Amino acid sequence: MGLREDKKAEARRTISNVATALFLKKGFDAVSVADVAAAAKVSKMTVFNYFPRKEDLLLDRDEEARALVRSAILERAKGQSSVDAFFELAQRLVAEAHPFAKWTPATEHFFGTIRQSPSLIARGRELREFMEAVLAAALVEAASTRVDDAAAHILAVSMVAAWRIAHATATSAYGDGKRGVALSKLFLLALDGALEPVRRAARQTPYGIGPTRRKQP
Amino acid sequence: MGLREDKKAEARRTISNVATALFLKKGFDAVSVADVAAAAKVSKMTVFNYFPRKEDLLLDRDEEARALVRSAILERAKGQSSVDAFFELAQRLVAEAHPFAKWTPATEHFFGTIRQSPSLIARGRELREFMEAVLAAALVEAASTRVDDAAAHILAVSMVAAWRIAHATATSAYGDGKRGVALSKLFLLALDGALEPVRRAARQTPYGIGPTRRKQP
DNA sequence: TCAGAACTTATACCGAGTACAAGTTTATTT
DNA sequence: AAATAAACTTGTACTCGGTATAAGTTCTGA
Repeated sequence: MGLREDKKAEARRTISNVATALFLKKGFDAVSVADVAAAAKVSKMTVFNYFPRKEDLLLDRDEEARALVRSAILERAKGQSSVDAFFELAQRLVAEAHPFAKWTPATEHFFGTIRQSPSLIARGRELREFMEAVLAAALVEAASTRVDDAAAHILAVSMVAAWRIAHATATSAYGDGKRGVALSKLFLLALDGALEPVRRAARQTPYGIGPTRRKQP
Repeated sequence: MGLREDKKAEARRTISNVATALFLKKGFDAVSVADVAAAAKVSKMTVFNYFPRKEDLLLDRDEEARALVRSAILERAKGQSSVDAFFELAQRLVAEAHPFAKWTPATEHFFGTIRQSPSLIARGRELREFMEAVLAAALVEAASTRVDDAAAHILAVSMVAAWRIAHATATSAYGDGKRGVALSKLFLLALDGALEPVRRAARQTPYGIGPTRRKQP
């Protein structure tokens, strides 16, 4: 790694940080890319050079999300169903207090900022679709027997939807004042419930392996 | 209906027609709203007055799609499961050669135009999400017993995904030269297959009623 | 016929994103 | 170390979607 790559990495980081701070303070749509560029002491074109779309300045952890899901499916224990592996990932993220499964003023403000902006919501939809594709591919890849892409896709879509529902449930409870462990428990409970039809759907497919006994959250 | 409303209706129609023709001829992104306005002999602002977003000029049948799905679920025969009602709708649209379930040069060109444009694709995602919400609401509404919004949402998402997969399958086969009845059959077969896990998921919920024997396509 | 509502229009503007050419910095070669 | 090439940044100017505003124009209803 030469000097050039060092500088690039740092430039990228500071642009992202400056942008995030601005967005969280003033709202995504109230801050222009020119504002970000000025605050980062860089030209507007440089911003677009690092982040092709404005939305990428805020939503920069999507790769991580896909990687987590992908490896959860691919590296699950033998005999464990894909749905259970998915649920186990949720348990792990909760245990680690990972921002993807955590409810604090900071995360709330972050997701709240997203919900305020139509373009961020649109980008969220796009990333969700991407996630579904990655998950479906992982399901197929993890299944030794070669089959039924359609079923894999249906399962992927369902699991992602289940996560979303559970996350929304917890977020809403947070809004009602619920805090701490109660929230995590609620999230996992909601996820477990939302995954129940998915478990049924997975039966008789190569993705729901063995006894799909659900774990207690 | 006075003269004013007549004129409005006509203006709307001609703008839509002119726009659609232009988009199909030159591609969505190669035609600006100003172009459309000029071709329709109307000011740019008037175009936006009738169609808040440029994408609405082309995708103007989404309400119809939601209405079809909604009434298919709500007005299904007693004892029929929601999934079967959904499938029956597909059969009906195929039988009627409805553009939503039809493969001809015209429809291919239409969907092809959409696939070429990122903004139309994005709008498509948005409409899909809207459809999922309407379908989920219909499922809940049609179920006499009051329960589990999460399951309804999972089912809705799955059904929409199944349709999408089946439609893509048929579209791809069309690209490979397959035509006519063979295509319709393939579509229904693919849909039936993709709905199989959904049927399993629907069991034990209020949405999969009675013996969910699947119909032969 | 006339007053007010409804609709259209021109103009001016904003912000995201692109094209292009020129400048600046780092890497590579001799 | 000097010279050349490659990579990155920048300013400028532009396109396009979309909004604001205020001034016109057309229909409606008394």
